[in-house]
Amino acid sequence: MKPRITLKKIAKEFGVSISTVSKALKDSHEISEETRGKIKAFADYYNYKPNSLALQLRNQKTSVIGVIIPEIVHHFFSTVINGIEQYANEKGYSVIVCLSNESYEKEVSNFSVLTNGSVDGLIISVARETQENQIYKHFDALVKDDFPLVLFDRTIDEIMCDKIIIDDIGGAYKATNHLIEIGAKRIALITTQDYITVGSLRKEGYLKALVNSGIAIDESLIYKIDDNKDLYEQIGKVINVKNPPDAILAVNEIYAAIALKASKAKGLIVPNDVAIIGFTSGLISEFTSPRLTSVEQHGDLMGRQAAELLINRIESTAPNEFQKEVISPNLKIRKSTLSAN
Amino acid sequence: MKPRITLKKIAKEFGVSISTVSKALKDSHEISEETRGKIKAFADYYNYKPNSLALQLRNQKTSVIGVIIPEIVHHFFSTVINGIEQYANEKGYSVIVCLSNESYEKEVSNFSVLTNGSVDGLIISVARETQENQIYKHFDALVKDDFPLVLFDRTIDEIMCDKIIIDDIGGAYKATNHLIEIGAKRIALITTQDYITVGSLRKEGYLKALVNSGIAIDESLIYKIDDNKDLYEQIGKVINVKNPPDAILAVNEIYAAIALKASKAKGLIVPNDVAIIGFTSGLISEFTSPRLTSVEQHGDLMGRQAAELLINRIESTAPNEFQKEVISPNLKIRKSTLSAN
DNA sequence: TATAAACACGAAAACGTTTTAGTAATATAA
DNA sequence: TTATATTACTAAAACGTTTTCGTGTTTATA
Repeated sequence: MKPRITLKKIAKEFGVSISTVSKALKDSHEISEETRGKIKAFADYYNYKPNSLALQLRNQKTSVIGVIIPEIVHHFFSTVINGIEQYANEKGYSVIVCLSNESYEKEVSNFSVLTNGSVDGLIISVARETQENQIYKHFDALVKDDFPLVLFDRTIDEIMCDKIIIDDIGGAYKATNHLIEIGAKRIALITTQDYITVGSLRKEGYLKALVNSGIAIDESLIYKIDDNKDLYEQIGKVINVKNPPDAILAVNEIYAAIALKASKAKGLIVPNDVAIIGFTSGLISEFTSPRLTSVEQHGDLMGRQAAELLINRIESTAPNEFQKEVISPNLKIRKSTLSAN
Repeated sequence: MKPRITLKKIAKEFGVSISTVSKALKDSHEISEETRGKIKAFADYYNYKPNSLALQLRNQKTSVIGVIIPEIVHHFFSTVINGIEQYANEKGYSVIVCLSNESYEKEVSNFSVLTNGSVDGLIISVARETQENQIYKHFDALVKDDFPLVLFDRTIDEIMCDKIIIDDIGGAYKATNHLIEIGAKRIALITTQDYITVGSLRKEGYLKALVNSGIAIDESLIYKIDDNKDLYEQIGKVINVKNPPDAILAVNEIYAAIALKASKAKGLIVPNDVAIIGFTSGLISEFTSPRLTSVEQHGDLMGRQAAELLINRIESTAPNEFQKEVISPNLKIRKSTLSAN
């Protein structure tokens, strides 16, 4: 790559000082019309642009925000990134994305890459492994120094910072209620292992709705899936029993779609024999048949608000209270819970 | 945010020079064991990390690569990002992602944000609007200065730089041949407007396969979809005619899934009455019923190779020839093209 | 005892920019 | 004519780091 043109080189070209060039390019009245004109023409011709590293160093501000997410090939997370990027851009920030791949180690290494002054703040959804092992010490230094930090979706109570979450309890409650309303009696829950906070929160909403409607809780209808094992096999067990459930609430889109497949494979009619709802209203839910009723998580909105929280934190000088925002999911009712009549 | 600790502050603390601190932290033998020890302990306690902006400025290297893509909530692009990120990370680079949202203007503004010294190179898939209007002047300055640049998927012939594309002709050819082999006679093509290069290339492969098999080309079976209008309506017209096709090749997953829905809505059995293949083997194709046979584009691989090309370009001093790599897609055969027998 | 080597550290430049404070030279006002 | 503005610039610091080249002191060698 050809070396970029700098103020110094322009200055040398015209035998003036660097400050003269800097001022000329900023149309300062301190510089004569003549000098200004030739400097600007020259700079323009050579496509001069101020080196942003130098500016960032001088201004002690990068206008970049870092995002660490577990994975990107995932509808929810990509919508969140989308929302972050949109808002950040409006405010003049760029976004640097790092993936933890659900690994604690990778998350820690992302931390060290991003907290060396290259970003003004961080938006994070913590890795599964981090949640599982509950080791949060990599956050300590950041929190101690009041580093601008926003946790979203998969948050950690112990860490004092701005947070934004989805009302998972409410979403699951709404979904379960909907199933109860359309007449379901035996509602299965397909959820994650307990250490995934969103999984356990959704379970909580599910239980709450059952209790509320006076339906007895049947632990045998609650299935905890291990993402490292075969999903089809595990979820198949929900359906392939003597007395399958008449409704299923799955904590994500994939589980729901697989449950749907399994039901159809067994000859059950969805929604008549078994109604199904999944969390996350992504592309899958739109294209299964029947389409899946789902809990819309508004990832875009979440991203926007996360970015807003972060940028406010970055740009405010007064030490505000930490905020915890909650996004209410809503139920997108599609064919998988609409009885045929 | 609390100000970060710097060499200067440490130096002042111990009444030594900045260089002494720098050397001590690097375990230089020039510094006495005693001084080294206390400096390191102090730095450690205050969690000193070298400011990366300062390093980047000094080393004239950012170890960041910029990526500009049309959208991120899109399976193919998110797999590409994934691939880029994986490889970049292995090589010690970070990734900054910008979205053009298919807009020329946004693409140009992304250019100006990223080419001010904040990244060592750029990986780009051009916006639809840019392709449509064929205005490429924002690339000129980069190309002139030999700025490390890799174009992927949606590339531009006129621009001299490294490129990586999918063999779209070959993929469509393979897919069409597969349809012919399973007995299709009237194969419809659901494609994009002509200015989308990948769309027209896939059409080329489709035509080539027909010609090769001695099947007459029927222009009335070629549908060019406008993404700004209602997709269901436009694609519905493929199926809802007196004499619907007995096979469909769609240039993306969404078109294919919608065609599948339309076929089923009309009471046609897939694949018996109409076989369907889509490009992009994402989540949708896996969860429709029947599952969609699709042309796998290997986005991860593409991302990895794009990153590899770019990093080679960045790190090589000798001016190498520009490379054009081609990834061969393969056909993932699923139920939508398997006859019932 | 004179000289060389080893030790422990510091000064300063370089990366590229902005900005404050200053300085000549010229022009204006008293 | 003298004091004061105005004009058109420059010097230098600051952001934080690394690294080369000194330099003074101590220790070892001849």
